[in-house]
Amino acid sequence: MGKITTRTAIIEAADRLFYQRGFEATSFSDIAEIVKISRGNFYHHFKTKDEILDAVISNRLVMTQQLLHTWDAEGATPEERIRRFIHILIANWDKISAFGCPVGTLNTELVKLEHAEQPHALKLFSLFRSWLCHQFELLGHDAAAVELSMHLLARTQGVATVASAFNDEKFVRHEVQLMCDWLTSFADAASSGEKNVGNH
Amino acid sequence: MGKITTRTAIIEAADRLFYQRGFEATSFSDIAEIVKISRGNFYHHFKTKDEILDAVISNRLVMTQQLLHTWDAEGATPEERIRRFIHILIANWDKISAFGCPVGTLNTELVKLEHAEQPHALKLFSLFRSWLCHQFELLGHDAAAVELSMHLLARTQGVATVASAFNDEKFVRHEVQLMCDWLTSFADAASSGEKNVGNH
DNA sequence: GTCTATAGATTGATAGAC
DNA sequence: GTCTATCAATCTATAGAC
Repeated sequence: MGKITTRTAIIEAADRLFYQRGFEATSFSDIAEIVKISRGNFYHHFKTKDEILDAVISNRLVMTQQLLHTWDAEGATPEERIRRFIHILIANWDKISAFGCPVGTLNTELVKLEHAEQPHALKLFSLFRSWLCHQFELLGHDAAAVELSMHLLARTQGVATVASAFNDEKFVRHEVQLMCDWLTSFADAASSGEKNVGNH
Repeated sequence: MGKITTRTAIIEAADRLFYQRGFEATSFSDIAEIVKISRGNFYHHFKTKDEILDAVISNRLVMTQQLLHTWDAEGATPEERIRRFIHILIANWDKISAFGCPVGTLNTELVKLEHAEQPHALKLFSLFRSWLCHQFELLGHDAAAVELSMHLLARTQGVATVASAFNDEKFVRHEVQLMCDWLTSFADAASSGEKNVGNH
């Protein structure tokens, strides 16, 4: 696991380029230049470009699951864990400002292209959603957990898109604060038995 | 104005395809097929593909301004006008579900490509932001008007991204309801002199 | 103003030597 | 497993006839 082979090197280079330039805008030449192999050598490891995309997504799914496990291990409370999620916007701001959210932008591109791999890429979103959903359930919001996780997913996506377009870090910090405040009012409501499913 | 020339036909076809497939993924052949001209004929009207993009963005800016004027004319109150903005998500759901938000997805793509036209495309966002800002000022929220318009911009962007990825119309309707409720609580607070700049 | 023909580069993909 | 050589298609862009 994690062994450095040509195959994994291709996947990692493709992962980076698909994120930074987009899937369509990335060519075999671009990847070959990074991995230092010839273009012809690709086809020993992958039959088509789509197969590389498939491997990249699968790899991202594994990495994402590892990330979520880390958050599970390090976050003491569900509130703290969700806060961790919200704070990716700040922690990864350098990348997000330049290339947007890796999950959101990939899905958007594949939806537009009606690409067969879009359902696969959607699983990245679903992973976060399921994890968030579980955290909200732990906060005692069983009924609204799905809506709440979708809501938070959308909030973070929107902030990434708008902040990246305007290149506005101050806005990100402000919105992260708003989401954390919202979360706190939420966790408090949970511990006091109050209901707060509506607006935020 | 609005005269049907080859030039305007190219712009309209390019506009549609840049939205539906993305800028990079659209070729001259694709546009030529719609406009029914030869590929060589493009260069009588535009020197480069980037010039077509520039013309498309300029055209979108004009159309957007017209849309905002319509909302100004038809909406009796700032609250009603903002509601109009929020409801594009439902009104244009067919397109948004298939291709995302035309403003957000174009900006995201051009940011990734570090394209020289990105600042031009950003003006589309700025148009909506300025207009929203003005509406919030009319609601008596002078100090927070910029933050509020950016916040609403991000909310709608996030909903478009996530709903398009999941192809979930129900989620859109739910989030539109939440945003409208938030707006109402806002307008009420304004008329009763209360402050509500924080969380939503 | 529109066309055909074509340049020159690049694309994804293949074949076969080593 | 990696290479070179190459294919056919496509790309943006140009030149020049009509």
